[in-house]
Amino acid sequence: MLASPDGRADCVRPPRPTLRRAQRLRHDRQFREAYAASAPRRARCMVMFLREAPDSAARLGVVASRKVGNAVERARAKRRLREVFRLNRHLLPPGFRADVVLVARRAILDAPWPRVVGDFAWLARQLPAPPP
RNA sequence: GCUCCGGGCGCCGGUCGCCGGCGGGCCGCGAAAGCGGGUCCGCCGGAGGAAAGUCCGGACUCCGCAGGGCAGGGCGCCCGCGCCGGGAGGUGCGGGAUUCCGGCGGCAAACGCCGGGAAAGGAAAGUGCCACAGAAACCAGACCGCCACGGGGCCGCAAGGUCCCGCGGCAAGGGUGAAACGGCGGUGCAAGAGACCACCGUGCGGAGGCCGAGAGGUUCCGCGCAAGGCAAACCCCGCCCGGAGCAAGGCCAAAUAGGGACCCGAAACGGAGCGGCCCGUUCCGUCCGCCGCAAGGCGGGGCGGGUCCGGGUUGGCCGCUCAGACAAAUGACCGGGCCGUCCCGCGAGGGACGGCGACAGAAUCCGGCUUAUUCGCGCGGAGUCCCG
RNA sequence: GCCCCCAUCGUCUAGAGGCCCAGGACGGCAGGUUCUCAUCCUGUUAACACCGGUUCGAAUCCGGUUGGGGGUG
Repeated sequence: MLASPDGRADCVRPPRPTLRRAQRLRHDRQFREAYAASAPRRARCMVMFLREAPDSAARLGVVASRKVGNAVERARAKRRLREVFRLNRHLLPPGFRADVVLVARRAILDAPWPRVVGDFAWLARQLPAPPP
């Protein structure tokens, strides 16, 4: 496919890296199911939990407890987790359907951005491919 | 110039992404009207002075609302203006009154001037506390001390001096203390004392005098010098306040329940009004007495105290906002501008790095208080140093 | 979010305006007892979260910070 005459790049890009409300986990019950259903997968900046259920759709939930910092720092941690998931969702195994919960750790506040992306990629590589 | 304090102002444009609203296209559901936090496009809006702490107050909502009282909480000088509020009231600023502290003048008290502070009604309504020290700590009191008288010893020819004891007078001086019963000077006296006098201080009463808008100030007269402090001790006086809180609360759907057991006590062992508590009282039922053939009426009583167990509590919408979420929205990059540091250059200037800064993110809303904190510019005030 | 509560040696606590440079228990350290250890005895180590105010005097009363804890759909 050729690029459009006006040169706009989004015409050739596959699905745009958006992350709207419907693509996120929003209920306390969903988070509790994720904690109960999977072992934590730890990286330096974050901890990952998975939730496989009939309604799973590779959605994201983010968590930052009070141990991370004050309200400004918690908001920043959750913002970075959402951003790393939004821009790097293609690193997940193809056909991946489970919902993902990312828990922030305090190190995410001072880590350089490439380090956060590296953590997420490292976690994504260890995920098993979904059964066919 | 430096430091501190209090107000004020502060980046621009673009790309991608996020939240909300409005409009439109496609898609889904529906017979349709229409609905949709499905998706795409356009336009508009999108954190603070503290959004914080939750220390006060209000709006709003539900519970409650014959009446009275108790308990509990808040506030406490005056005037003007501003803000919040229906009001009561709260609060900021300015001015003033009172009082306290510091400095200067003054021998000192008082007083005057300058500066700063006050959670600022009442300590002659009552209760309580005031350790240690000190004789005595709140209405009395006498350790050292001062003085008179009586007796005795010693010295002396004597006048008298001195020491001890006794009985009295006094509270000036010493000493203690955070605080000791008006200050200072004089008269007076055996010694002393507001005992008396002058000047002052202070309290009460009066003239309800004079000045002031008022708090209050001030003059004169009379009486007085007791009546120390603590009310951020109980308390008294005056004014105000019912309780809980948007997770309030309302609607829809789903689920569960339509509660139970024991003890004391009793003529009777019911239910509701009723809020933290009490008095009192109302209605229905019940018990007792009287009237009545009866229906019913009148009067009265009582409905008390304590211990324990069980069931349900998950979603959506509204409340909700010109920010308006409900696992909670502001970031990344590019260009320009500004600031700081460094490097190159004689210079105009050029380049590199860092930053646009701190504290920190709305969660029902509004006002006040408190706390955290700053790169630059500008305003006002205070302090300090240098030069002229 | 809203509404409450608490803070004393390393730990658990006493204290209610002066008797408290804060007492007790467990612990730590030193010494004694014992052949050694334990027990026991003696001594010692150590605290009022912080900043102001009221008061002659504050762990205590009153404000304000800080740090913990709880309730509530």
